[in-house]
Amino acid sequence: MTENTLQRIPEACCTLDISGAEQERLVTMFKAIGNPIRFEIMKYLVTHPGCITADLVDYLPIAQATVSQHLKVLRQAGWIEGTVEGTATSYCLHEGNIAWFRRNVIEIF
Amino acid sequence: MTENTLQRIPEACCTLDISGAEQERLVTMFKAIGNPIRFEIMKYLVTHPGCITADLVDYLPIAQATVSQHLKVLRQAGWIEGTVEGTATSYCLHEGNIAWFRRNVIEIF
DNA sequence: TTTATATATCGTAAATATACGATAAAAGGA
DNA sequence: TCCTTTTATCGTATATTTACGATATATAAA
Repeated sequence: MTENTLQRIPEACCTLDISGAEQERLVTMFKAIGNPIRFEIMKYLVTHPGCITADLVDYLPIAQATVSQHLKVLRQAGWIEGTVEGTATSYCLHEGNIAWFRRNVIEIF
Repeated sequence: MTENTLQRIPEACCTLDISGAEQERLVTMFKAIGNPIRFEIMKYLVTHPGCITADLVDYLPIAQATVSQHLKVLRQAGWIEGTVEGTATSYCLHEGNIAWFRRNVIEIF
């Protein structure tokens, strides 16, 4: 049997070769960043690493409680890390998880 | 002024250097794929290019109307294309938009 | 100790997403 | 023409998300 006798399935433009817990984790990260406010928070953290919640409250057009809620979603999805410093909480991008995200997205797309 | 006199800002693990309509488009794509059912639809389309809605209805554990709704979200986000063929509609990944997504994600992450 | 500051969480209202059955629409076959 | 098939859309119920003000908590400052 030569190669030509095999059914030709056109190669896809991506593999999406992922499953189980890794797929769940990736979908959770997609969902978390798939919100305009949260994407803006991520952008702000790139240019203002270590900023505190109050900085984001000043920057964003929404209430403090809502900012805190969005930060929680990003934290639980693994995008960011919060460090309590006195009465404030300092936020940074979670480099390890972002690297994991990048590796996986590049691999499956 | 030497380099050492400059304020050292630690380089971020990603740039997220995107804005305006492109940012909106990317966030919409993130949101659409950030759903377990829709991610499964995308995976199915990789291995079953050109399949029809009925195939997905058989494959997924949800009603036909719901599948159709998810397909609409993926279509409107640009992930997939539908082609009417007789009474059926054949679906494929939207290669151009997926390539755009890949380019942008690689660029900003 | 009392007061001020920063933030997370609670309770809740409004908006959006997700699901379903029923039905409309469009094409093919009898 | 009438029936079947396939799919999109409608109407609607339920769940989730997003937003807010109020409040609890924890630390720092007075």
